[in-house]
Amino acid sequence: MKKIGLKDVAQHVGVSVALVSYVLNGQAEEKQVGKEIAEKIRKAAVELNYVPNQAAKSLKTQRTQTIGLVVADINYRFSSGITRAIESEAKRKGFTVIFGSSNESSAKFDEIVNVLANRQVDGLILVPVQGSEQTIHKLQQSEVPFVLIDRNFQHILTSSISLDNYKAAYDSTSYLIKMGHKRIGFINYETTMFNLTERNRGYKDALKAHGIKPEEQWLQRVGSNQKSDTAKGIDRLLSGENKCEAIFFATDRLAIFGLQHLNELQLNVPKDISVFSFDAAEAFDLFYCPVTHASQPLEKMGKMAVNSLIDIINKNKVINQIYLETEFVIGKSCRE
Amino acid sequence: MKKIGLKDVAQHVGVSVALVSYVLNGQAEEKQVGKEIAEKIRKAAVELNYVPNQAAKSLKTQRTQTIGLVVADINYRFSSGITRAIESEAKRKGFTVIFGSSNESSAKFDEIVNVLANRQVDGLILVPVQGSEQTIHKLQQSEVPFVLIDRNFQHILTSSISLDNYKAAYDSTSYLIKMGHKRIGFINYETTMFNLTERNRGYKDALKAHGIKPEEQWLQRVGSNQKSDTAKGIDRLLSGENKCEAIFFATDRLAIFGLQHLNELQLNVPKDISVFSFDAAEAFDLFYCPVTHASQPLEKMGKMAVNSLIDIINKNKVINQIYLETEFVIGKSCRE
DNA sequence: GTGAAAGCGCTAACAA
DNA sequence: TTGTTAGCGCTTTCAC
Repeated sequence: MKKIGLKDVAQHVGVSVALVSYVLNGQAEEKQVGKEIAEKIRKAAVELNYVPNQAAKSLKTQRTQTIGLVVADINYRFSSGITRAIESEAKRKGFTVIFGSSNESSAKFDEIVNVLANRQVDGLILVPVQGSEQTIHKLQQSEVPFVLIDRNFQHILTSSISLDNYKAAYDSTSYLIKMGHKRIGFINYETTMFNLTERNRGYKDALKAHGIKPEEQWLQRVGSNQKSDTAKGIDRLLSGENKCEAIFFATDRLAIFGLQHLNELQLNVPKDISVFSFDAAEAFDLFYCPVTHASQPLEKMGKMAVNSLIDIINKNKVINQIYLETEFVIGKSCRE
Repeated sequence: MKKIGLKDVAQHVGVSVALVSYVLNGQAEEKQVGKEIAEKIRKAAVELNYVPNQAAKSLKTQRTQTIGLVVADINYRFSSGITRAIESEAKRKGFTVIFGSSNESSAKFDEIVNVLANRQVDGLILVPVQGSEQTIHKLQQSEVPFVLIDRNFQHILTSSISLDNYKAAYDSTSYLIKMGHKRIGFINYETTMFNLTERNRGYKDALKAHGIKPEEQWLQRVGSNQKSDTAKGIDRLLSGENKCEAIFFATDRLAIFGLQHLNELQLNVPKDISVFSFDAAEAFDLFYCPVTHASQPLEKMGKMAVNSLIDIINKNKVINQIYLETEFVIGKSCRE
């Protein structure tokens, strides 16, 4: 069964390829193609099972109908979730996604962005990493459309979709306070990334707003040695006379390390200690106690990122910064 | 900065496009291009930052350098793992991967395969689902290269990469027996898929080989209501006088449901019951006890699938059925 | 309303 | 050894 081309359809109907092209690209009206002819063409196309050759189309239009996606680490649940969401929305809009993972390295990030741009993607969706400002700047100079997702930079004006991290952390902390806790520890990464520092700010402000003085040692920072740093952080939170009675983890990965350590310490959640996580990991499924957490609207983020990007690709030049809210999933990990 | 094409490089060096094409496609020797010229061309290409236009290339060569991947359900850890492995190997070989998920539905599977084939992928890597024999047959008639992965059909001869499921189950069961267990329950899906039925066979044969008569009620089958069926299955295994002292889960998903239920029953692993899982899920991380399990060589499978497929694409017509072995990861979930 | 035809950037057969 | 050139299948301008 030979491959059907535009020409074959044209021949079949007895018209020129131009007409077929117009009709099949939804320009029938615009080009004032005869109604009947148009109908015939559409019918013939399905009958013959015509499938446009994307390569030829791309060659002519200079658009590849692909978008490049760079995530920070494919092992994050955020990454796989957002990838899925982006992929499905992209497909709906007739785009294919090709992607790469920077593993939180700015050098790798720069490399991948270049590779994808060279692959002549029509646009990029990026989760920038710490230290990637240069790459973003370069991108702004070039003509490649892109949007940032999950993270953005305070001092670079680009289209982006992210969370209102301040509010999410503020509300989460307030929830713990409402549950009767006063000494609330917060475990976050040691970082300058805006999205994470905003969580610190939200946490502290919530304490203050409720008349609690945030002790410096309540905020523990985790470096590159994630597992052991988290464990150490917890140990510190649980020592001394000002012992915390609740722990708020700034990410789901930190929560995993933390819960593992609590298991090791044989501490029961929520009996011995309350736990709140920013975002959930699949691994929570097997923890004996459902973990109360803030939940990121991945579907929505992915969808908005794709549509935002397509807008830019189509030259609707607006810088669009969107901040979404998290939802709360109440489990049983916070004692009342 | 305008886009550099073959022509630009040719002009820059002062030769024809043909030479540039030859050299940049590694045919310098073959076409006996002058050494010096070749060198000049290569140098100019990097200098000018030449990037070939994939669309034009595809249009001419009728190859898209993409492979289509269809997994059974993107939520399986197997799926994400194998996708990653395939993606990275494909990239190494200059291929892009586009993929879809059948959600274990043969109708969806058929649809996706068609969509991908129409996207003119050069070949397909498929995790077939129950009832997809027709689609596979159609594929065999067509000229589209493909390999099956993880699962295959006994009565259809195609290239495939899968596990030696019989041996893996046999060895796993033998391990439990060696740990001193006699009454070993097995929880598997209710299915006719070869890869899973082979696990039943391996389980039973191992018991027999060690002089244990496999009781019919030791093998519990889980239907579409996975969570509750698993729970019921476990309840049955743990009731009566012939109560099982160990449970072997045929997949990691079943193990998750099972461990959740054991949590609900407040049974301690391994004190009250030993547990062995076929493959591990990320969620195991937060179970209080490291789960002993058989581990699938995802990296290897993905890599082999890609290379096997590329072989077929390049017309090295051999049917290649590869069966890999699992490895064992010893945790603490089996009492000695 | 419709058709003819010029390329998009590349490969490869053929000519020189 | 190197250059010329005919398309690959499609979009789109321009002519009718």
